[in-house]
Amino acid sequence: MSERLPLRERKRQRAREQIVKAAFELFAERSYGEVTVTDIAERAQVGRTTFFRYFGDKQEVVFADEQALLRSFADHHRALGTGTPPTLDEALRQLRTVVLAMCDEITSDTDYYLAHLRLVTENPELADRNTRKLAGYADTLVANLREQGASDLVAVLAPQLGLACYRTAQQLAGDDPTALRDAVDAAFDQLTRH
Amino acid sequence: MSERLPLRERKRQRAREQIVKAAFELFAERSYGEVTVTDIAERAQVGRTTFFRYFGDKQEVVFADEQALLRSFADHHRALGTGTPPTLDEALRQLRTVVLAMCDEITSDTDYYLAHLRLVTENPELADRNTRKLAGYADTLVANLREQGASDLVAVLAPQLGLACYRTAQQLAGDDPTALRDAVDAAFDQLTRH
DNA sequence: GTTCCATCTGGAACTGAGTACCACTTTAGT
DNA sequence: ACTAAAGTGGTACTCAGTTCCAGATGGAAC
Repeated sequence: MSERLPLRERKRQRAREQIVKAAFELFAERSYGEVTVTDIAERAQVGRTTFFRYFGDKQEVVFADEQALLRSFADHHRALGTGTPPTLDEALRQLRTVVLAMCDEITSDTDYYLAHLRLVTENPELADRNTRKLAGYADTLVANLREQGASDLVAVLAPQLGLACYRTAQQLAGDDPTALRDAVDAAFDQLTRH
Repeated sequence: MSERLPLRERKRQRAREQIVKAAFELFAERSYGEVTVTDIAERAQVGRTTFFRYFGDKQEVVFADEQALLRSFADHHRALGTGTPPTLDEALRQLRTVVLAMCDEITSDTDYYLAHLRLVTENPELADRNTRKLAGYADTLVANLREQGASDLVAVLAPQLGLACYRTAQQLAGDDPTALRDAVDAAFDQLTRH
């Protein structure tokens, strides 16, 4: 099916993949801060300029694969709407389902998950960026909840609470990907058991 | 009383204040991105090198006055401990008190609050840094709760939930400083009502 | 006041991220 | 095959942030 794409598009995808691959190789060899964009471009056999055409900045390459993932979960969440305006509890039930599915997904490729986690925990700038990504994702959930007719307060609060559970779970699970799912469950349990 | 400090220390404080003052003046005149560190240093009548001695990077100067503030609220929170291990509900009651006090404090200087808010909302990098500051603050609250004997889950979850309420309130209050306090109250209400 | 040390200062030179511009190549459509 | 559009990579630039150093300055001792 990727055969069906126009040549130009295939080339673009290939270049993009090369850059991501080169970047993660280099990040594995030495720390994020010690790898320059020029290094990445050279290994990917691409001009430095081209790197910045594909990724807005050096940090973006670390999150290259996540955009599609996050969008698909926004869709998942939208599909969970019942048509009636959700209360906070209902909204949290929906979010719990979505967050758990997300955990399963991101921990399925353990190597990538760990490499990513290491980068993010060791570099404050990447941690910041990661948080921004999550916040952006939460915003799309806010929009979903508004469409479902939730009150402003519920629509804004629920995703923030879901995020809080997820971040809590991340902190408690540390670098054990198998513990993440249970930790998320525990956090939501604690939260919804009044 | 500042008269009593050694000359060297007074000079340091004065230089610091000059830099912050110069920076905020410039940020008011043109956007954050259009102000260079050299600009700030020149107006503050200080060498560029000196700027970086006082502030780790350009972003730090935006948050110059907040460190002491946040520390004082950590102390406030610590003083609220009852000696018995808190449940989630109790932890949230403590946090609600602290967050409300913080709201009163930061909105008391309306001009500064609005200038700061504008900077943070218009510059993603500053929004990131702001979030990092809040997260660091939350971590000290985690430590407090642990000392009080809270379970790991409660100790980590409660501050995240408090943060979620605060961020929700910020979002709902927009740039109206008088609305912030009530919005925080509403968020905590919604959260703790059964 | 003089001497001496620790600290502070700001200039110069450097690295690396990110941007703007431009000439060159490659793809797509006719 | 021809042309327009899109993609490429090189050069040169600005600015953040670091390192190094020589000179100034405050504090303490005598």
